[in-house]
Amino acid sequence: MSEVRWLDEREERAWRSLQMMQMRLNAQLARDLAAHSQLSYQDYMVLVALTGQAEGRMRLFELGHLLGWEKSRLSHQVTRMAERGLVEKIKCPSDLRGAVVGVSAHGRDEITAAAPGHLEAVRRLFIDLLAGEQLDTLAEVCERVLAAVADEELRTCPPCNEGSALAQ
Amino acid sequence: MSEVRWLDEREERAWRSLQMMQMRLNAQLARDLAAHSQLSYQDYMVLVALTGQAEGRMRLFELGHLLGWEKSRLSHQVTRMAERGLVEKIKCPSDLRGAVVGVSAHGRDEITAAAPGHLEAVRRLFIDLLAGEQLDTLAEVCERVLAAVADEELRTCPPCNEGSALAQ
DNA sequence: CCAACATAGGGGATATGTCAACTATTCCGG
DNA sequence: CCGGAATAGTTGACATATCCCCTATGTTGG
Repeated sequence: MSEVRWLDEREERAWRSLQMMQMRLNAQLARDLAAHSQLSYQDYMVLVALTGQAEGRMRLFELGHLLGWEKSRLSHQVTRMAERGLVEKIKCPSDLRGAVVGVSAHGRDEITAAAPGHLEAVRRLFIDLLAGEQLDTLAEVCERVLAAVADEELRTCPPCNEGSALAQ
Repeated sequence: MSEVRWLDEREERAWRSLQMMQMRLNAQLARDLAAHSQLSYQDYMVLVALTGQAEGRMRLFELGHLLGWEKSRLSHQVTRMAERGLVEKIKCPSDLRGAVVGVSAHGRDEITAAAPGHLEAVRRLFIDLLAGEQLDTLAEVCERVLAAVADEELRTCPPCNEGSALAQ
């Protein structure tokens, strides 16, 4: 096997600062949201997705794809949010396996109240600190990586290709 | 108050793709690590930090700063790792409040076995996909954001400035 | 029509993260 | 030398994430 290629200084700096930023930025945004609303960051993301839909509702699996969450996580999250009255969940009439989630009036109130503050925080801590070109480079980088991850997810996981003819 | 400045298309793209990438990349790296070793991603990070130290050990609070973790999280994590024999924890002789964590022989074995595979994954899914300039831009962006977050953490949290003369 | 298979979602067990006290020391000004 | 503030770390309760398996439906080739 070939030798291990450790990260050089440049690579290390990028990788380490990215990981640090992820953690700190998310933590700070979550704290900010918690301090100014009754919503967790995850609640917020769900509500943003739902209110962006035509009728304020969508199929569970669509929401999962949109957020990039695994179904189980979403199921637990939506159950908790339904218990708190932020969303409503009903059986889907056209596909009896499925469910539809929709924002409730209470959910709309919460997200409406929380959004401006959260958006300000995102600008203050992220967007407004960066030049347009930096935003573009960042997006390109993320999309490139995302594509590679999606690719690997496919090759690794779903049909769980047992050693047969699929590889190569 | 001024109007809410929603994100434009460019800003939205950068912000959304960053969040997506964070989640997917970390999840994939964690799965990869879990599949090829007995270590969680968090175990891995702790062990990397420790093995990078002179004696393979350091004060808990230093480790916390290095990783950017809150003390409570670190305390729980180290306790769990100590139970599994990956690290050892002893009272600090020079400061009786404190503790020192060190890698155990078993911990060294695990990290030594896991590191090459994890590093390959990091290269495959991230580093090797990007040009040198992109790495640099990314690092600049992250450090800029990190500085802003650190600043806000200070202003918001620790001395918990009650309404007095500190503001403004 | 039916036997496989795929898809949507639920749910429990467990691992992990967060928050808010709480203890034990150390540090520091007077 | 003392008392209050800061620091290091622990702990329990609770929120959340993940794994893995279960059920109920759809879908499809023969």
